[in-house]
Amino acid sequence: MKKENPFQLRVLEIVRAIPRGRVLTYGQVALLAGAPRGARQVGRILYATGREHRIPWQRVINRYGGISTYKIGSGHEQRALLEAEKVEFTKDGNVNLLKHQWRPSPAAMEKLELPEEVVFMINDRLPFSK
DNA sequence: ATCTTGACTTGCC
DNA sequence: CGGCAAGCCAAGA
Repeated sequence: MKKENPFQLRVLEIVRAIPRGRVLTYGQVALLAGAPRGARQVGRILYATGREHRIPWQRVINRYGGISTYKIGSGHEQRALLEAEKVEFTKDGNVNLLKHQWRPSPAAMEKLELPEEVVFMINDRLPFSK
């Protein structure tokens, strides 16, 4: 990516902060980055810059706890990377978000300057499950 | 300037 | 639940 705008940098910063064995959805990353409807942008940003910034791009999945990267050919790699850090998958290939979703600690919130309300939102709204 | 295209999400049947 | 349409919005053409 040629020019990196503030939103992109912010997204990368947040994804980089996701600990091993934890995941976040595209929508949650967008929310934490200050763009409530920016889920698609998050995906696009990771597609464009994820691999070159030493970013744990595998820790970002979709709203259903599923892998969205099969369509671009990185699906199996993503799942393998997650399993290598002990993230469990259900029989139908999904991650239990209640169990594996990252909930930023107070220290992380301060370090990333995350507003309390948005963290409250991702911590409190129960993940969609089918 | 306009149109198309998605690593998405939500809501309505 | 499951499927599908509509919303979303920045990039690329």
